[in-house]
Amino acid sequence: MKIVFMGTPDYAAITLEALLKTKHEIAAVFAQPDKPVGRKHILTPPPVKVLAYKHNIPVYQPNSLKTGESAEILKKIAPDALVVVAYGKILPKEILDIPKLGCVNGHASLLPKYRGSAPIQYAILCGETETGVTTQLMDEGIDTGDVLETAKVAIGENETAEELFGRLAIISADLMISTLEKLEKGEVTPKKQEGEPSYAHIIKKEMAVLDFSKPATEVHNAVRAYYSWPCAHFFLNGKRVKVIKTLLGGKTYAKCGTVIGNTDELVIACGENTSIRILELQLEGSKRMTAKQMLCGKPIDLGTVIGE
RNA sequence: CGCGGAGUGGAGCAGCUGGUAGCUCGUCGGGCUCAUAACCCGAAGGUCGUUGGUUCAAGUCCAGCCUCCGCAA
Repeated sequence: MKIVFMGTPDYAAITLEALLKTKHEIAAVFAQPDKPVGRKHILTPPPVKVLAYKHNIPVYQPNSLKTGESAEILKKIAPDALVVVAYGKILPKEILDIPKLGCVNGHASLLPKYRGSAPIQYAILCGETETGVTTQLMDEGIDTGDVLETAKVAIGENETAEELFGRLAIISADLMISTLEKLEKGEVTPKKQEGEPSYAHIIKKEMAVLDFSKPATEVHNAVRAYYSWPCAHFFLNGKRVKVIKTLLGGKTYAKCGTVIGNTDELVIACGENTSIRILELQLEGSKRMTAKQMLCGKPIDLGTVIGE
């Protein structure tokens, strides 16, 4: 069938790539406008656009879908379905109504949990041991549409958001293809979302500052959830120290934030008598390294309290 | 030309105001020990990113270039 794809980052590009291998016709692609990226502020096209270009698919990058222009374009194309994955823009009703079979969105959570823009990070942040992907028939709300199919995925104890992103992207792509096939044949019936909804609001950098007064589990979840962006961190002597990799440590009675291990690992006391083992980190201006390497060059005394 | 940090023995870092390099870890050898990843003694290993300049003399000052990284986006 004729499809218009909407998406922006790598996560979406994986679904697009999978779709390109099917018999469906990708008539057009919508992606966010190019953005200045990197130290030189070089205007960079999003991954979905790059992929579309490779396959000579027309790409549209409107700043807004609400001006009517995009609706005009879509009406001319007259797609059977719209596939939306991590696009980053809200589709107005005018557009939602265009495709015959509707607009199918791939969302990286088991809806209605973690509606919104950062479902993967929130699932980890909240210590979930299981999450998944959902295909839904979009309506005007944010991720409130009827569910078509779902796939569950277990979250590893030490898995980072980045790793989970990678896994879910593939699973999401497979699920989308399956859903489209069933939708085309009329083999799926949309179901209302069941359960208590929750929201995964956009992640902001300030959220990634570690709070060692919280239990180690929460600190560990934050480290995993915020990797690789914005990356959990704390400040030491006014310098930002990014925390890359941690493990839960043993029991301690030291005050929260106290350095209680400084040889092979940087061990810090957390709330409720727990501790966190920092295995890998990154200082401003240098590459990521193991805590051991860092401590060789920049020793931190036992008893130092982070955040003071 | 958005702001800033950095390139020094295998790794991570010192090296202030210029006179041929030091620390922690690692490696190798030896010792202690029932034993050890712990401790003690010793050893190896560096054209100090690159090019040019200033100087009697440069890791250390100046200029260009390459590479890496933080912020920002």
